[in-house]
Amino acid sequence: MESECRCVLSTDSFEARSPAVTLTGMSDLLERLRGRGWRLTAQRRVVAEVLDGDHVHLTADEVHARAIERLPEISRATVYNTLGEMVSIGEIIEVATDGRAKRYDPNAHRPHQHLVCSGCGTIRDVRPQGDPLAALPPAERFGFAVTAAEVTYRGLCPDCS
Amino acid sequence: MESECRCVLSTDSFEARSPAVTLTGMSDLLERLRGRGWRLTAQRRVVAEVLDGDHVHLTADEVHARAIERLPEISRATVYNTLGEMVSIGEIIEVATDGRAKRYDPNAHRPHQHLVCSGCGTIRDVRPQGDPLAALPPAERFGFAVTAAEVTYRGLCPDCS
DNA sequence: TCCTAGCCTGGACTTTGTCCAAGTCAAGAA
DNA sequence: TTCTTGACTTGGACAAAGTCCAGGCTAGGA
Ligand SMILES: [Mn+2]
Ligand SMILES: [Mn+2]
Ligand SMILES: [Zn+2]
Ligand SMILES: [Zn+2]
Repeated sequence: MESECRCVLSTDSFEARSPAVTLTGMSDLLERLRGRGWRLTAQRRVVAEVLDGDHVHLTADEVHARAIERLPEISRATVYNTLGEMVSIGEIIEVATDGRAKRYDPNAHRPHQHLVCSGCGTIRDVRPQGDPLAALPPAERFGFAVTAAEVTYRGLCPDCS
Repeated sequence: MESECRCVLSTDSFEARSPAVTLTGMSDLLERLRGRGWRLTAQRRVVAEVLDGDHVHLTADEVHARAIERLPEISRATVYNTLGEMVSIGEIIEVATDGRAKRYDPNAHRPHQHLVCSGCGTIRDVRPQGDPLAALPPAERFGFAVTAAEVTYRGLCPDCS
């Protein structure tokens, strides 16, 4: 269920030497976090790097475990703080597909839903057709001002079938 | 954070008074639990009674608090055990609309989705039109055998607007 | 009525998350 | 470059939600 990120990501090579450099494997999430007035600490950088990618939905403790491999002294509290801040500025989203730990998703800029394997828990980002809100008729809205719909699709992935 | 639901919501004229008997105030959930080979204890009866009704979505601790009013010595462990058993036989369902405690819903026999107030947390049962699964095209299924879709609609209830 | 498998209980324990006082440091100012 | 300072980080205490267990209790059949 877990896949190992083997990117080398040597911070040694002096980051923003020039705008033209654009190093390989540079974190997209980290890029988005620049220029927001954020104090860039080693801890925040590592959390952003660990959480980068597609179909990534890690728990706080998974983020912490991976962060420790790069920065052994990073604390659990800092991971929670950093994730919470990134959520509040809208650069990552929280996903709660089960009753367990919340998961954190760097794919915050393209609205999407989730497809979860009932066997192994793998989560994929999916984009259903149409507006999910349209399926809820006014008579079923109980006077609410409905503004969003979250959909969790469930089934078995190819490996678990 | 929790607010009391003051909506009147007369369920009165809805549910077919058809099958003749329909006893007074007898718990419908409790009725369903009879004849399943269940040992009927005072604790289980109280949990079933507390959890009965429409648009009911209580946490385990809320169930425990209400059960204690009728049976002061009932333990938290028994409430968890009983809820877990009722879930496993399909007489109630678990609902996880936020990252907090799971909620328990006696409306297990009519498939439905949930409409949650972002202000006060009130949860209503709703029935969207059409099959939510139909909105997910094959190209977005990643080879999964998709069997279910859970939808959480969010917005502000009349009281919170 | 008696027996006993299954149920109930209090408390220990785990997981997930929050909060705090004290120490540390990134980044602008000089 | 060095200084300053408010923001960030840390370890640990604490809290909420849920699980597990040994021992006592009891519903319901014999
Ligand atoms: Mn996602
Ligand atoms: Mn419901
Ligand atoms: Zn799977
Ligand atoms: Zn409300």
